[in-house]
Amino acid sequence: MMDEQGRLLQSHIGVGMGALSGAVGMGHPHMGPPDGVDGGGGGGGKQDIGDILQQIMTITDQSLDEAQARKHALNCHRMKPALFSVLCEIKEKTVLSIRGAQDDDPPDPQLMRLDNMLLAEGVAGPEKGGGSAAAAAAAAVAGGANADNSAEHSDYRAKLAQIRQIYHTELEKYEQVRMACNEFTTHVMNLLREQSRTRPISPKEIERMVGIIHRKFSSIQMQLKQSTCEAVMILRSRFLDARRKRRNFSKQATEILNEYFYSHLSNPYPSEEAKEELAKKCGITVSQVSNWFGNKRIRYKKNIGKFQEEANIYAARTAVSATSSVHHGSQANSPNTPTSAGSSGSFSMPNPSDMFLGIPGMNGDSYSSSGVTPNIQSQVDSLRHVMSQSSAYGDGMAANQLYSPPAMSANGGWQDATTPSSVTSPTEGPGSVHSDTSN
DNA sequence: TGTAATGATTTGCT
DNA sequence: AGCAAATCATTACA
Repeated sequence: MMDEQGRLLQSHIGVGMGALSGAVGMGHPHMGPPDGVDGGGGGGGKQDIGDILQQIMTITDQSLDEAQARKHALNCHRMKPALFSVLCEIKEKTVLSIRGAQDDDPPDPQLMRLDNMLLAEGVAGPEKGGGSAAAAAAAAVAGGANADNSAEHSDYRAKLAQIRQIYHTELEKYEQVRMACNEFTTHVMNLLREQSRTRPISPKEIERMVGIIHRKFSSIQMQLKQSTCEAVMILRSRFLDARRKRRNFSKQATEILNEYFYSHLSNPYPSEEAKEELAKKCGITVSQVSNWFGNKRIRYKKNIGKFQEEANIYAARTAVSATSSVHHGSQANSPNTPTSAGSSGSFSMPNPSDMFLGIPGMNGDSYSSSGVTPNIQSQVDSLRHVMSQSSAYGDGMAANQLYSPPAMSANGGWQDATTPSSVTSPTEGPGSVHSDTSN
């Protein structure tokens, strides 16, 4: 160990002394290369260096006064500059190499990412341009939604501006900190230069130290940018989360959707075209239509009893429109087949006893087996048909009591979805095809 | 103000 | 990809 250090030292002495020989005055500028190191004394130089090293090594064992005196003596030693250079080199090659790897990260990709994001979000960069970019992003996100999102836009913009302002004030503060940082760096540099007179501190090391200080300070900037980015992300997620800006559909839109649902109760799965048609009519998106049907199906199935009244209303409505336009009906408002299409389906239910809530005398337990469903269905259909006929002139309440939900299979889903016509109701007349195209 | 209704999202399945 | 089911978050209403 010591031996190795010694060899290293020896090998560097030549370089150092060669480089500094002129300054030290121990050699001539034109002096011959390595062998001139030893000067006239030959082995005397080595002895000299050995003495110096010995003094350095033992300096910590001495008292403070002694050490001060020794330090002064060493400082004035004619070999000092050369030795200083060598020690610096050794330090470079040992200490610095250990942590040299972490030093080279000049562009800092993370900081660049943050900068890019802040620029894209309109927090950093030009005052108004950024805002428009953010607004454009917001508009793109809002999609084809209603015009009333302008209020939310301004809300978003206001909050973004708030973040922007905070960011800029913080950035200003950071600038002040950076000034202080420069001042501090100057102090450190001066101090190190001062110390370099007695310690092996090379300019390179000073430079490195300055770099460390700057990195420490720029980490503050990084934190500022990071927290700003987080704030923007939170704002965005709040703004983008549709659940937070949910608006109930218009009454008309709900009616259109309900009409379709109850007139296709046997198979309430609108095709892509039907969804588009419904979306256009309701002024909502196709996915909103899908959502609506998904919610409706699951909620209807969960609690059919609750939806009976609604089902009756819409079933009656479609029946009325059907009779008024197609049927010869003697009474224009006769709810002739209130659930023509709806009851014809094979809508399955988890609890069969709920199926016949509106049918007096029907006991769900008797029909709980899925195997008899078609049979039940025809019974229900005929029953419903007869009863609806008999109550054709009654009020809405009568219709409510008579409504019969479609049958559901034991597995809890709409069965036979692809062939709704296979389970035809006695008065399928207007049917699903009609509703599909007319509405 | 509590609760039901409702639109949207997430998760898991096929 | 489309759906069912569970869940979330907001709105409407008594």
